[in-house]
Amino acid sequence: MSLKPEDFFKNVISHCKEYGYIFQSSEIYDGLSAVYDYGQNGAELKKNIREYWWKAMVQLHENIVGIDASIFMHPTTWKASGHVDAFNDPLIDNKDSKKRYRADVLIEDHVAKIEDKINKEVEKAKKRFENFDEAMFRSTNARVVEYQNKINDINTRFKTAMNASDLDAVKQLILDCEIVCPISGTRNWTDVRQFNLMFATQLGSVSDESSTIYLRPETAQGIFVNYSNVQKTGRMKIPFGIAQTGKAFRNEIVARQFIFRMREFEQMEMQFFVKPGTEMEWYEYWKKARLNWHLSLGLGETHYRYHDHIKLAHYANAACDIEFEFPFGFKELEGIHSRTDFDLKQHEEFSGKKLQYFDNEENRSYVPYVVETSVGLDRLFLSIMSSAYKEETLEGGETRSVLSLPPALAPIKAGVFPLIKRDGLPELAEQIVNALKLDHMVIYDEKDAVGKRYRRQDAIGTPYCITVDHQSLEDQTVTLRERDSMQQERVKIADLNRILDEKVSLKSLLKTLI
RNA sequence: GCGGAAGUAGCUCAAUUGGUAGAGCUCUAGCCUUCCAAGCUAGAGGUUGCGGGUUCGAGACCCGUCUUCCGCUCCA
Repeated sequence: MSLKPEDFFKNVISHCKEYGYIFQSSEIYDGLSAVYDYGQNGAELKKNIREYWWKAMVQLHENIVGIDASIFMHPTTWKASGHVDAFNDPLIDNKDSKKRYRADVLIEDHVAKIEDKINKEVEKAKKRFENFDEAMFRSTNARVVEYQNKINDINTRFKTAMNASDLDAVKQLILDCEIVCPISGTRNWTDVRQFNLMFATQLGSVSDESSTIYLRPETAQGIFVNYSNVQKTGRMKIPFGIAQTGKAFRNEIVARQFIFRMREFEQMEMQFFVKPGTEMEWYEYWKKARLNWHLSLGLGETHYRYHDHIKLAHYANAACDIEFEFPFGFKELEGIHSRTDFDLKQHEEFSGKKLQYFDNEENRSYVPYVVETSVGLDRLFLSIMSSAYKEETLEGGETRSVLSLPPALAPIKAGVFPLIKRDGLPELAEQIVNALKLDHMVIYDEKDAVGKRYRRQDAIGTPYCITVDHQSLEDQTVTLRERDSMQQERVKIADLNRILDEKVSLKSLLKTLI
């Protein structure tokens, strides 16, 4: 394939639209930025991916159960989780350089510069005096004390302003500090604006402060708030997991790269509750288990890599991503985080309810630690789509576009064709469709030459085509044509259901995990 | 959100630089056809992204707006 990566990616996007996988949302109204709809084939593929994940998690693990929590949650949830604070970035633009900055980062950088000055004073003094008492110097040197007071003052003002959501005060602070834009060097700033990454809406008909609720920015909290319910009613014993798939919403500043970063997206998450102190074992276990799951799709081992986080989020004591090589480079596909007891402890504090586990072996209660696996369903969809899509050049110079989807995930498992549209062949083909459709997604097609019908199925990733010819009427056999190799074999009609079961059912994929 | 580029049929693209919006593929109906995008006939599909303006006349020029792509910025 001699295409440049960005051209290849464009072709993937076009293919998704042309064959009913993904449409832009509200396209007839010019679309909505970074929101997409799944079409007739996309919905099937997405559903199959979700089902494979769910079965691999819930059905294959006795100690993992699934739930389906609401998108709306009590507003305090997001205070406890840290999202109200962490997701509220105050932003400011420099009118000359047209660059945008986070106001808090500008102020932090400014504070860091003053700290540098202090450190320089300390270094100088160190060289000058023997028996240097650093603590004493820091608390008595006039210049250092002045700097330190300045820092304290800035930090206090910033904290007060942020707690009061007083954005004008934040701007005033930036002006008072005489902070300049690193690019333009000017102090020509816009007002500070809050950019909340959570979507807010009103619950009930009266809109006041207390009725503001958010669309969840992650699904994990739905699991944490139900921890006790599930643990008790499900008689779950640690270690155990709670799995969930569902939509989450983030008002991204820039959302791009097709369905890679959308404002509305679907997560598939599993929170695994473990005894404190054992979390690193389980973290390593799930790192391996999740990579294995991805590898089972057969997209190629070299497309995946781990990326361990060095800078950890406020809630984690270990974190890594499983990255996938998209047409635009290696990007996060799944996150595996050791979230400690941060979330449950926060919810204990904010709700006043105990979220603990009584360990019979140890005869004590504790707040469990959590190891999270969180994968983006849409990203998974894109990873599968972009590695399945191929433009092949066949012998004779003609090209065919084919989606080499993992057979078990393909929207349509088999196309059933009469070789020609008469002599009773359509009737027999219809009978075959009716016999197969209880177990498998199959379609019937009699339009155009059979070769063309094969190519149509190739383009949407149908792994098998079944063709009824005149011989079929005599000996009840048909040809079975495989998508990737284009090889055909003659099989008995009576064996079709079993063959499809072996080759295209989710069971065939799940078997590889055990 | 900033800067740059683009937007014409489902797809890929034309339209003499301001003068009748067209082709191929796809799609639909029919004919023909014994296994890899064959052929024939007929048909459908468009307020040229949207809204203004200039002009006798705008797909083309100007302004605004929406969307997409590229680069910044952002991505707990």
